[in-house]
Formats: sequence, C-alpha cells, structure tokens
Amino acid sequence: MVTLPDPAPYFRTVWEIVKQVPYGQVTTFKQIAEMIPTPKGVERDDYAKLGARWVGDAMNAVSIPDEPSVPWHRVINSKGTISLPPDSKGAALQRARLREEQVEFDAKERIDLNQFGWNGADLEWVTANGLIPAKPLRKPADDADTPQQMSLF
DNA sequence: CGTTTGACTACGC
DNA sequence: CGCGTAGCCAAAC
Repeated sequence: MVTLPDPAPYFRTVWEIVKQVPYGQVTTFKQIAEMIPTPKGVERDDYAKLGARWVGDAMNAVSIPDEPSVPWHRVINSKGTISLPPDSKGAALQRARLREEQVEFDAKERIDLNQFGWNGADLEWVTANGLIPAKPLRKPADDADTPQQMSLF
C-alpha cells in the first residue's frame, strides 16, 4: 500500500476469513494474509508477508468490541503462541477460550499447529469470494501408511 | 512532521 | 530450540 486509505475493506475480508475457522482449530496471521489477493496496482510479491501485521491490526480492531461473530481468539502467530502480551487480560481471555474448545497448550504455552492448525476454508467458498486457497497448517497424515514416494514406474 | 511502536516473520547465532 | 536483530508499513505520539 498500498496505502490502505480505507482499511475497512481489508479488515472486513480478514474478519470473513476468520469466521471460516471452525471450532477447536486455529489459524495464523500469516495464513490469513496469504489468502488475501494483492490489490490492483500493487506489485509487491511479498504482500502477503507484509499483510500479517495488518491482520494483527484487524484482530485488534475486532477484539475491542469483542464482536462475537468473529472468533478472533482462533488467530495466533506462526510460532503457535498467543501474540498478545502474556500477562495481558486479552491473552488470558484468548487462552481460556481456546482451552474451552479443547485446544491444548504444551508446557511452553504453545499450540501444536500440526494438530490444531486450520487447513483452509472450503475451496468453493474461497473461489466464490475471490480469495487464494490457504496453505494447510496441518501436514498430510503421513502415518507411514501412505508411501507416496513409491513410484509406479 | 520526525519518532516510536506493534496481535508479524525470517534469519543468524 | 531459544533469543536477538533486521525488514516493513501504517498509526499513534
């Protein structure tokens, strides 16, 4: 900006995406940013990476009125931790809500993205809204019973 | 109007 | 794997 003269549209898009995150799962600022297409006239190829901070702004904006329709508590950083100051009220609330959804924290207050991470919204919904499919946070279940490396030739 | 700050990340030690 | 640093950009001071 990409000046984001009116941040509302970007924020709204973020919120709509966050609404798609199901109960008991978490997404990351980066994952959301990557789903939002680069605006016209913007050449930045790493627009998505930069967007992570704006997603944070959008979350901050919604957590103030605490809009119940936007599950902002399901948005964490790429390290798998809550990004609010650890001793803040908001962090405590977010943590409580996640635990309420059976999301587990390890000893270091970290969430296993491979277990609770979001793999993206329905492809139909994504395309219908002109967005970019999200990069899955959970790895494909390669439980050793999916020998993909075996060639047919 | 220059500085600082931040719900971010990537990278180097 | 943990901690510090460097980019980045808009907003708040």
